[in-house]
Amino acid sequence: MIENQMRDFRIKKLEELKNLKLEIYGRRFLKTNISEVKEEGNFKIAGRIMSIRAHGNASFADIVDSTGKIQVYFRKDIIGKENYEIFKKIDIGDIIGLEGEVFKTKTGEKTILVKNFTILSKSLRPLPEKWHGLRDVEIRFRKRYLDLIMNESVKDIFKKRVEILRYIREFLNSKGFVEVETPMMHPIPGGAEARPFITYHNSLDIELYLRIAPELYLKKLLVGNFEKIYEINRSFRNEGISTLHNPEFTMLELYSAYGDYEEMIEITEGLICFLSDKIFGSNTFEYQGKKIDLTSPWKKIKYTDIFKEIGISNFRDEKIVDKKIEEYNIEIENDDTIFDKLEKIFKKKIQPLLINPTFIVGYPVEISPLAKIAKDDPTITERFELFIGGIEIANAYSELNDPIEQLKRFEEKFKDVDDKKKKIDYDFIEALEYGMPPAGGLGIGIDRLVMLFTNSCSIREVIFFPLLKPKNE
RNA sequence: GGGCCGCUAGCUCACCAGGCAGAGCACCGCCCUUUUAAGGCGGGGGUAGCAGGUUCGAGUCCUGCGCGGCCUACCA
Repeated sequence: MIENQMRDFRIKKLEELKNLKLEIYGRRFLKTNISEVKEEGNFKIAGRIMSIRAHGNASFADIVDSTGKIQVYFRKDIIGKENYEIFKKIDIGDIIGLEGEVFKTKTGEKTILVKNFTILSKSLRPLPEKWHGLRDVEIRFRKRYLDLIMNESVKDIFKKRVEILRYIREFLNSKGFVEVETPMMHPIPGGAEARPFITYHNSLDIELYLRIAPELYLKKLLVGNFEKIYEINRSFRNEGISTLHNPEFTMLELYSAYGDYEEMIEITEGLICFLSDKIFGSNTFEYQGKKIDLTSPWKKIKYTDIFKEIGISNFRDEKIVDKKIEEYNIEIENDDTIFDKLEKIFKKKIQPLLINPTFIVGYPVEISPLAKIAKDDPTITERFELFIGGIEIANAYSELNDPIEQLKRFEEKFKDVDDKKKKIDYDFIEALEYGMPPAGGLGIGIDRLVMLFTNSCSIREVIFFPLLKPKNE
C-alpha cells in the first residue's frame, strides 16, 4: 500500500470527523437523480464531489451522480457554524448526500443552496487532475474506476455497450428467439480452433477447459427441440492479445432450426441495421475516419472470386498461392497449410479494404468442419464471414446435421493428432445421431461490434477490465 | 515471439548540452459569503519503473530486466 502525504491528511480528517460521532461511511439515502432536479423547489441529491470553490464563509462545489452534474452552494449562515466546520473537512472525491433549495446564481447557473448534508463515503486518495483527467493508458485500464470518474467519453462508451446488448436482446426476443445458457467449463474444447485455458475440478479429479465457443452445446439444444435460441456470453481463447483480441470476449451465438445461412444473412443485416438505427438514428456512421454505409443489400463476394481477383485462379493450387505469398512478401510458418496461407493473403490484402459491410461466402470445406456443404459443390460450404470497417464481425453457416459426415470431418481434422479419441466430441456426435433439424447458425463478436458503434480503435476500450499482466509493486 | 516508443510529485507534463529535480492542478496554513480552470499570500511533497555499468558527477549515456502502448507475428 502506497502511503503519501495527501492520504495522511485525509486519514487525519477522517479521524477528526469520527471524533464528532459522525458516521462517515453512510447508509441508504433516498435521492433524486441530479438530471431530474428542476429549476426550482427542494431536492435531495447524492453524489461525488468533483470540485470545490471555497470563499471563506461560503463555498461552491460540483457534484456528479450517474445521471449528471450540478453545482451546490454551502453557506455558513444557512447550515450553521458547526456544520460549516464539518464541510471544510470534505475533500474532492468524497461522496455526500444533501438537501436544499434550487436557485440561480448571478451567472444563471442552476444551483442547490444546501440546507443540510451528510457524508456518505470519505475518499482517502486524491482524484486525477481536473483539466487533463487521466491519460495514462495503463492506469486507465488497471484502475478503470478512475477512468470512468474522470473521462466522460469513456463512460459514454460503456453506456453504449450496455444499450447495444439491450437492443440485441430486444431484437432477437421480438423474432421469437430465447436466450439460453450453456456450460463454460467443457471436458472437450470444441466449436472453434483456438487453444483453450485449462482448469481442474478437484472432487471429480478431471481437467476441464474454459469454453472456446458454445456451439456444440447450443446444437444439442436444437436436438432437444429448442428451435430458436441464442446465447450472449463469454468465451475464452488462450491466444495472443491485440487491438482485436482479448483472452476473454463476448460472443453472440444464435441458432435457428429449419433455417440456413441465407436466413442468417437476413438476421445479421437486420440486427446490425436495427442497432445502427437505435444508436445513430441512421444507417451510416463513421469508423476511424472511414464512412460506413449499412444500406441493404450488403455486398456478397464468393471466397473463390476474391482470390481470382488478385490472380489466384485456383485457390487449391499451392504453387500459385506460394507465388502470391512471395509477391506480397508475407511471412509463413513451416507447418502452414495452403489454407493458412490463403488466410494470410486475405488478412493482409483483402480484409483492410472491406469497409462497407461485406459477406464473404462459400468457404472451403477443409476450414469449415461444422458447416454443411453447398448443394452444387461439395468442396465448399454454405458459410459466410462478415466484415465491416476492415474487422471480422460475424461468422455463420448452415449447420452440418449429418452425424456420419460430421464424424468423418472430425476424423479428417484430427488425423495427425496422436490422441484424436480425446479430441473428438463423441457426445456431440451421439446427439446428432438422435436427429438435429437443419439449421442456420451465427456467431457475432460483440466486443468488435461495440468497437464499431463507439468508434473505438482497440478492443480494450470496450471491455471494462481488459486482461493485463499483474504489476508487482 | 520480433521491432519501435513510453515510464520524472497524487494527476498532466517540462528539464535531456551529463552539473543543486521544476511548473500547473491537487494538497497543507492564513484571508475571502454568487464562484465555476474563483482569487490573494505563505508552505509541504521526489529512491526520476527496477538492477547494474561508464563518469569526478547520471533522470539524461550504455546493458539487462519489468510494465504499458503501437506495429508485426501467432490465433479463424
